[in-house]
Amino acid sequence: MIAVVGPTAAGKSELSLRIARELRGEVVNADSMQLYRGMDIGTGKLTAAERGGVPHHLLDIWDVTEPASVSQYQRLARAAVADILARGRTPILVGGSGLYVRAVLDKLEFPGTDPAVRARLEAELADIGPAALHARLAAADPAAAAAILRGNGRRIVRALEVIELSGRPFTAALPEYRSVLPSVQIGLAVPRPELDRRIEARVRQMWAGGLVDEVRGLAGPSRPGEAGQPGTGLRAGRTASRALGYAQVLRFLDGEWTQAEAEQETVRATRRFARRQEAWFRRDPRVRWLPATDPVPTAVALAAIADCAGAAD
RNA sequence: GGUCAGGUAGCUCAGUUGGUACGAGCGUCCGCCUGAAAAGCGGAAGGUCGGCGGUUCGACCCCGCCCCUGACCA
Repeated sequence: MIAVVGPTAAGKSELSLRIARELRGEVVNADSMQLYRGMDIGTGKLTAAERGGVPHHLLDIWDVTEPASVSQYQRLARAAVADILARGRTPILVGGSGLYVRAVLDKLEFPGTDPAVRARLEAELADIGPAALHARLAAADPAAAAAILRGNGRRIVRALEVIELSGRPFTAALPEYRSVLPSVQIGLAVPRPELDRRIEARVRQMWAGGLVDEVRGLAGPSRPGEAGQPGTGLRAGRTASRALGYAQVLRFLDGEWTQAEAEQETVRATRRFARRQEAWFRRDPRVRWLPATDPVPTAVALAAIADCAGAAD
C-alpha cells in the first residue's frame, strides 16, 4: 500500500487523488479530525465533488460528541485496507496524524481502556497533581516512569490505567518501525517560510469560507452559561472540541476572543501543529520525502513510489 | 520650543537602594509521543540593558549631552 504523509497544507489530498487515478487506488483517511461527521471546512476535507469519483474510506465515522479512539480507528482502517486489497485495488493512506498512520501501517497494539478506571485516575490527577501520580508510576513501572516526563499528566494516567487493567508494565518504548504489510510512505516537504504562508492562507480561506457557521451548527443551540442543557454538540466532544480552528471559533462564539484574535490564534496553533507533524514523520526513516512543489508532478510521485516499492519492507 | 513617561531577548514587558541580567509570556529551534494525538509533555538558543562621555574600585541602574518613541503643554 501507499501512504502520503506530511504537515498540514502540504498538498497531501490533491496528490493522493492523482496517485489514485493512476494506480486504481482508493483513499483511506488517516486524519484524526476528518473522522468526524460535520467537521468539513476546518479539517480541509475534500467534498464529494472534489473527490471526483475516487473512493474515500473512513471519513465521517464519528459524531463530534464521541471521543476519538486510535484503537477503533485502527480496526476499521485495517479492515478497509484489507477490503481494498481484496478487490485488487491499491489502498492509499492519506493524513497527517502520525499515530493514526502508524496504527495502520505498523505492528502496534493498544492495550485496553476502561472508562471508570480512567475517570478515577483523571480525578486523582486533578486532585493530587502529576508529580504525585508520576511517583506512583515510578514505583509500579520504573521503565515507564523514566520514559514519561513528570509533568505529563495525560500520559501518566494512561500508563497507570494500562498497568491496572493488564497487571503488567506499560511498555512505553516503541523502538523499531515494523510494517505489517508492504508499504511505501511518501512525505511532502515544504520549506518553513512557504509552509507558514500556506497555513495562513488556508486558515483565512476557512474563516472566509464559513468555518464560523459550521462550528455554530455543530455546537448546537446551547451555550455555556445559558439555561442548563450542558453540551449536546461539539462542546461535549472531548476530542472534536479541541480541533484546530474549532476550539478557537468556540472561544470566539463565547466572546472570549474577537474574531480576528481567534483567527490569528488558529494560524499560530496550526503552525505549531505542523512543526509537530514534521517532527513525527521526520524520525521515521522509511518516509521518502518529495518537495511539495505547488503541484507535485504526478510522474515524480509515481517514480518515487516505484523506486521504493522494490525495497518495500 | 517646553514638560512628563519611556527606550532591557525577534515581539510585549518585568527587574536591580550601583557589584557578574534569576527574568516572564509569546515567537524561533529541537526532542518526546501506544485507546483524547489538530491532543499532551519537555529542552535549547537568543540581550554590548538606546548612543557618547563622566563620577566610581566597579554602572543596566548616579550625572551630563545626544538620538528615538509616545502623551501632554504651548
